[in-house]
Amino acid sequence: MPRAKAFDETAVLDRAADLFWDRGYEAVSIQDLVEHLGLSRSSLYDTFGGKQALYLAALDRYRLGDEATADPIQAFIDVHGSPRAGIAAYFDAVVDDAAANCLGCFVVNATAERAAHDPETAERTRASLDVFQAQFERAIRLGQEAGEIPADRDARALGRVLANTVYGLRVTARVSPDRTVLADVVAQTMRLLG
Amino acid sequence: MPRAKAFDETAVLDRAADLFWDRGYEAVSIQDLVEHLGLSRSSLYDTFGGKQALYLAALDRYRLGDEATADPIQAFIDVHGSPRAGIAAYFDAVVDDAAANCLGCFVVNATAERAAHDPETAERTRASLDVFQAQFERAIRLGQEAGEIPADRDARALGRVLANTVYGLRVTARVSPDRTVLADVVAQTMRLLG
DNA sequence: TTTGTTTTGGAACAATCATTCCAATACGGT
DNA sequence: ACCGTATTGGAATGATTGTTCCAAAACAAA
Repeated sequence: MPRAKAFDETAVLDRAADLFWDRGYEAVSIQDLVEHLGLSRSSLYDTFGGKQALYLAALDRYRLGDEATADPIQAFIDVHGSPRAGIAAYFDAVVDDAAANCLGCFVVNATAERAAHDPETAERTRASLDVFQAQFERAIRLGQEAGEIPADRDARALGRVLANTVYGLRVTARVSPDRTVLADVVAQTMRLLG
Repeated sequence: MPRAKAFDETAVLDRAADLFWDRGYEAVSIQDLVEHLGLSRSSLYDTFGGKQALYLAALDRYRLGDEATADPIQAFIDVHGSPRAGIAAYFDAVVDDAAANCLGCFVVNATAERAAHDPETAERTRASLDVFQAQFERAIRLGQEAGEIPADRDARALGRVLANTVYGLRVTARVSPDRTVLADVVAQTMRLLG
């Protein structure tokens, strides 16, 4: 029987994601990873293959999330018992998060830094953005069915603009984590729901 | 009398901006710069100081623009003779540009990659985003004075949300330069103007 | 304890990094 | 033509890059 691994692979991916999230891809060296991940160079290469593969794995880990709930918007809808209130609460949570730590969003950062030149990153971030927009679209349809959002609105277009707003918030928050600015953006955007 | 420089400093900055814009800061090496800028290592260091200083200078050059018009939104308003139509035309231009070359925006990319860890970059991108938002705000006030936009709307909040939308568009366009997606976002955002 | 497989630490790799330096070159004024 | 200054190309710097490699250590089953 082989010797057991001395580290938790998913925990290492989480710490790698933290590092890449904070500094980006190019600015993180293998040496940085070895020091912050608590495993040796050999183990890193043997387990994950290399820097690029580790980055993609960390990105996937961040994308798919660690909890069972892969749909945070739906989670807020469930809590508040109303699609419209759930969307509003989700936006508030984004503002809170963005104002607290101005790291932005790993996917948004990965898109800005690497999507244009790394097809494998582009493929993943594109998928994430599509899923995100679809989650908003679904929430809006629920709101329309519940009579909280005018039924004649284009649910897909609304989903797109809501997702787009979150991307913008993540960028804005990186330079000015000012709650009033972010709150203004959210308040205006919510007006689109009728 | 000293010998005259054999290159145009602003032209070099433009080419440097192109390179940093396309690949970001870390992914561009001095060797890349020497090859694409057409000047030697010595001249580069003697004229600009170093990589970081050159990056900031290129960022400034991009920020302040080469034309006299530092306010593109105002320029579109002038052309169309209407604030509202000018804003709409500016958004269309952003969509066209984003769909054509998915480079995103240099300032947005710089924000995502470096603002969190380089105060000098953060200072500049923050200033750019503030100016951008103020330009939108001014255009909206003009629209309110012209009776094209309801006067009871919060012009500053509208300016913030419009600027935020553009940042989002720049991110979205990097992974899916799909005109219909971008056009949906713009159409919905324009509804905010009343 | 012995065996077998695997992880592990650390050395070694060539390549590239940003930066410095210097001799040679090229130009403007005389 | 000459000189003085500034630019230029290219070599050299030491540090760091991502990756490979190997002997030694560590664990699970016998």
